[in-house]
Amino acid sequence: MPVLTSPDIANKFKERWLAAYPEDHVSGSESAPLDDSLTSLHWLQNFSILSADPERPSGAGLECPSSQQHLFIKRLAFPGTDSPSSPPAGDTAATGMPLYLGSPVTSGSDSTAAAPRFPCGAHPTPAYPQIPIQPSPPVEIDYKTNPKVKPPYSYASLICMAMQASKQPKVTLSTIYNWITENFCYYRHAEPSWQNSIRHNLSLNKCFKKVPRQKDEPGKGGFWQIDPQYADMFVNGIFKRRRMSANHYSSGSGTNSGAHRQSKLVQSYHASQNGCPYQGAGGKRKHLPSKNSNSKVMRATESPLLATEANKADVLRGDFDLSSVFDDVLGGSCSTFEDLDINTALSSLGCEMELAGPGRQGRWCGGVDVMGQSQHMNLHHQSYGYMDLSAASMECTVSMGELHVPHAHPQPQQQQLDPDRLLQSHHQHHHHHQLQLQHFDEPSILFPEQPEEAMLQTWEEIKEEAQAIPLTLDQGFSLCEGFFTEMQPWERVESYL
DNA sequence: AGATGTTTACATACGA
DNA sequence: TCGTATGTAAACATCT
Repeated sequence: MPVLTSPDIANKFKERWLAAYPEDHVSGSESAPLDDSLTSLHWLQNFSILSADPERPSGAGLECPSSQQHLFIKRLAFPGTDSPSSPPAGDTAATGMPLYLGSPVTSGSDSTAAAPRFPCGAHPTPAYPQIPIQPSPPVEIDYKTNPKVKPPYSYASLICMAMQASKQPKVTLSTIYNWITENFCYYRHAEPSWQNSIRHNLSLNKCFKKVPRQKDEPGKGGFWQIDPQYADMFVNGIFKRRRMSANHYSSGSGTNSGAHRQSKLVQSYHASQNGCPYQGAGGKRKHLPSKNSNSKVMRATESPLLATEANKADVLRGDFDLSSVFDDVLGGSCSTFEDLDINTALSSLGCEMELAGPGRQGRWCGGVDVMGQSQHMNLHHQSYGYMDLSAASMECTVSMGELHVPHAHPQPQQQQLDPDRLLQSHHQHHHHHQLQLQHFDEPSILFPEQPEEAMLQTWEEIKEEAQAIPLTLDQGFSLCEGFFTEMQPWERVESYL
């Protein structure tokens, strides 16, 4: 269901944009200002932030008979771009994929914040704030059915997705395996070495915590969960890079520098997330295994995405205050883009956000409709998202089809959460670096309403875990690629609209 | 035996 | 150039 599709909103945005940047009016054609490209915001009217529409018909149910619910997993690629990092010609990633003609609006999977929501297939002109033109329609990749394209998600992200999808606070390794193979065709056909990588990631990544199996619990291995201590990896839909010192984030929000910073961060993150360690010039390992060469399949979207993010970063570089543009567009409810982050993340999940009193820890939870059944997920229960919201008397609900932001009292948010450590610990083990991160004083404050017992499962619950209906990948994207990654202001704006 | 979990080593990409 | 993030491979231990 489209959200905020009213032309008035787009027009209002446009007006404010032009008010803030009248040069756009001058530089652009009078007859067609900011149009004929993504400089036009008309496409926003067709944009839906609820791409993970649970009601969406499963039009691509081609495989995975094990799952009644087809999970349409797709990302966008932009064939025809001349990005040096683009997939090589003839790349399987660019074949056999449905083309999305027309609207640059991403659909489906684009609940993921990391997804190339912004169709920046073309290289933008360096001068911001021109918005890159989309030269060719994006190609959506159905990772659920395309066995040749390696999903552009890190193993940590995959693990988190699987954990989230299981709706259980802890999952077994096999559950993770199953979820990945169910939702990513690539891994169904890939060499099993990826499982080794999964295990390696679980062991090495500090944000994953092993929960030993109880004595009376049959089965192999233990359970895994996201360590609540590292639940602060997610804040406002932003996965903050480790390299950014904490004070960079604790500073005020919505500043120009912040926009710039975030664009840089997105560059960095997506570069690492989507970078191709498998193929391409200089991308080959020296000790390539003599195994199936197919195991080195390029991630189809990584190169285009890489260029895309870089483009967006260019667009957003400079003194650029989207907040000023968007201020009041949404009724002044979201004064900062951090607000938008929250709501984007929430809206992409169809979440409700509950805010506690002043200075108290807020929490949010997601209601996800799966197979027509509303499954209310206390995400904080699963340690996936938490936020401190100091705004008093703020009541903000983002629902599937509409945005309610009554009584909003915009205040600078205290970003007490530092999601910077989600994926950072991978090789801490090797290098023994000190984290330059702000920490929670007490992990327990993450879940003040969460008794320790609540984190434990009964055996019955655990048995249900195996039968848990995985969330759609879209929803997984929302959590993992949305919460684990940064969204640029523009992305967030786009998502919001 | 196979699954699970840990650890080490090394590689690439990228940002500072 | 170095540090970081991530991926890959492999050896090894433990458990079922």
